[in-house]
Amino acid sequence: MALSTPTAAVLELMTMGQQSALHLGELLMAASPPMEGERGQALTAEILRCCDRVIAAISGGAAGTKRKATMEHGVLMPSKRRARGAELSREVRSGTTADGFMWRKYGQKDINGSNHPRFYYRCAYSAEGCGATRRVQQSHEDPAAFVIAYYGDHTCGGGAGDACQRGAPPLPPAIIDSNACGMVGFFDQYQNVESPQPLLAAEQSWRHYGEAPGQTSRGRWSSSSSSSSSWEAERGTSPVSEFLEGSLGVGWESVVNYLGFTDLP
DNA sequence: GCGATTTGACCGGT
DNA sequence: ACCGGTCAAATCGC
Repeated sequence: MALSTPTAAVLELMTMGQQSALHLGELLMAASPPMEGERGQALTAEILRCCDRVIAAISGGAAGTKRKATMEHGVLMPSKRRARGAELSREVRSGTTADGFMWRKYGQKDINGSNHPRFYYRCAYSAEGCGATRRVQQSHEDPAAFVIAYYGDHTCGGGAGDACQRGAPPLPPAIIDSNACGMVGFFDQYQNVESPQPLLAAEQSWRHYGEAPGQTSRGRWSSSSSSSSSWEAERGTSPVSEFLEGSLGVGWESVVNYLGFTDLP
């Protein structure tokens, strides 16, 4: 495999990484008991997502947008409204809403047939043109889990690093233990948490979702006891680094340095 | 005062 | 017409 440029090399390796992660996920599902298999799937999803982000950062990859055009200031602009079910780039089931990116909440709705409201976030750097959004909803089966759907890619990185993640390096996957209360051990491993209390940072990041909300008029929920900020960013060591080093022989640092993510720990 | 969040209203796809 | 997604004014917290 002759790769002419570092960019091509990283893209090629990331693509290989995605394929390997998919394969790994299949193997885990086949070889593990159901619960372990689910953890494996979540980990696989996280690896794929990280690979996607690296690829997007390298290729400057704005996701294809197929929003309806509208007039704005006399200029034809694509509609900000997303067609239902369109552009979903990834759906992740996680024990925390924090994923290392910085998001700003812009809406909340209760959804037909669901006991839990759905929250809408866009990248905190949307003003700089980043079109990434996500939709967060508590899992119906397991209220301790969040189903997070990502739309679009983060394009706010520019050349000098991923602005979405400034001060907020990738968070490891939060894996839900199916018996309701939460995190399982290897999450702590990534958090360097030795104490028995689980994942304070993650809990704090959930806080603004509030207590059990009461429904109000048309599609609304009463306000939660929100914290002053919805910036959702936490620190951690991504399993991707282990994946890169273990499976691909590529050091996370080298990828990070190449991409200019100089402020990662 | 400023920036973030909340939430009623609106838009547009199905 | 219904419903999910987004907008934007009001509100809140620092």
